[in-house]
Amino acid sequence: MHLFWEHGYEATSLAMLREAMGLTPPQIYNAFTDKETLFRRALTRYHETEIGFALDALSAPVSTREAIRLLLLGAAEAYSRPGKPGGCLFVSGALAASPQAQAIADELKSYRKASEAAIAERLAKGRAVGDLPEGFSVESFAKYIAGVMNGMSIQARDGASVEELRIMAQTALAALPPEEQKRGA
Amino acid sequence: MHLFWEHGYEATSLAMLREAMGLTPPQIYNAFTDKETLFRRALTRYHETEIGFALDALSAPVSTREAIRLLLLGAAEAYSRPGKPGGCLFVSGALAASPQAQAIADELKSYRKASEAAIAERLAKGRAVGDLPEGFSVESFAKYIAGVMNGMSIQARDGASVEELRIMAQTALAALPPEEQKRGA
DNA sequence: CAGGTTTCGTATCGATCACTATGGATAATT
DNA sequence: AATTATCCATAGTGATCGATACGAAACCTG
Repeated sequence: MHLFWEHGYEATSLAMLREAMGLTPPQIYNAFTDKETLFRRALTRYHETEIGFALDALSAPVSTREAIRLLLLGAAEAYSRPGKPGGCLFVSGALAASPQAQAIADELKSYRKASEAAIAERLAKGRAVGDLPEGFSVESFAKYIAGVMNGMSIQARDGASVEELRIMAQTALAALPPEEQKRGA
Repeated sequence: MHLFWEHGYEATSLAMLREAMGLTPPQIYNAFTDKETLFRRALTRYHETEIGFALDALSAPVSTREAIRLLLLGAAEAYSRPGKPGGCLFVSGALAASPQAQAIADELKSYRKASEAAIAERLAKGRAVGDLPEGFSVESFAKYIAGVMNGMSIQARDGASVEELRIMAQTALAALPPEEQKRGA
């Protein structure tokens, strides 16, 4: 997973994987069928072990603004963990790919789209309970937040520290409309 | 340039380049020495022909806020030009790379760092003339703006339209502190 | 302890990578 | 017009890619 995270799908050779896992080629193929399946397993593992912060933030019983804040700060931390490759595997894994690896690139794109959709869902919920103003576009803002997270991923890859990413998250948060008073309260 | 832009440095094979340029391998090597040099030429050409908007925006005789607005809107347009690959070559070219191509990845990283530095320079100029409040951190905000542009590049690659990117740009701009009255005026 | 089976690592597969040597066609010179 | 020189595409170089055939070693059974 770390190799794919660091070098991307195509640039990670079986020789590197073999050495890292201490397995012989037949053992790898016996366990994972082929390189593509192994990568998908790595994606699943990454999803389960590295980015729980996202689901946590979006499902936390807090205001919409606070949920987005938790999401961005969680990303700042997750994208700059010591001993781990910088950024997000879903971004670094195959942003550009050869025609042969188009399926992999599309899969990663669908992960990113799913993240954006999850953000949009949380924003829609927020608008439903009056956390957000009337004219607020859920889709547009979700695209902004998802885009900022993608940008943080690249900044992390370029060496940004967790503090720098947190500041970027806080800055991005300033674009959110101010918390509204609930009319009923 | 388009091939590198679309598929990245390593995933673009000489066979693809040969077909696209209508040249034989020796002609390519006679003209460009090797693949790495050809890629660097493509980077230079990209810089000259595709992202003039950035220098234009940062050197325009307008307020700092307006300059950043022009920068982000220019990116929205440049990252989604019809008939061109989505996003920015400096991001897509080699976000992740094999150990052999580390030099290329580093070169692209330095391009991104240079962009961020250019933004920081413009912000510093803005603060010097009183466009920005006292406590404003030039470096942090430059990292935010550069990060947002990188994020726009990925959103563009994921199929975002120019309108969607413009909205993202406008949203990002809301994080900028409001234009200050010049004390002397 | 012998025989049969299964497991597993080495050595290699064909394909493709970036890259180049060489033979043939063309052009220039005597 | 004959000969030499120059160019240039084809064909192939070693290396590495993902993936596997095969022989040796180990193990369980009788």
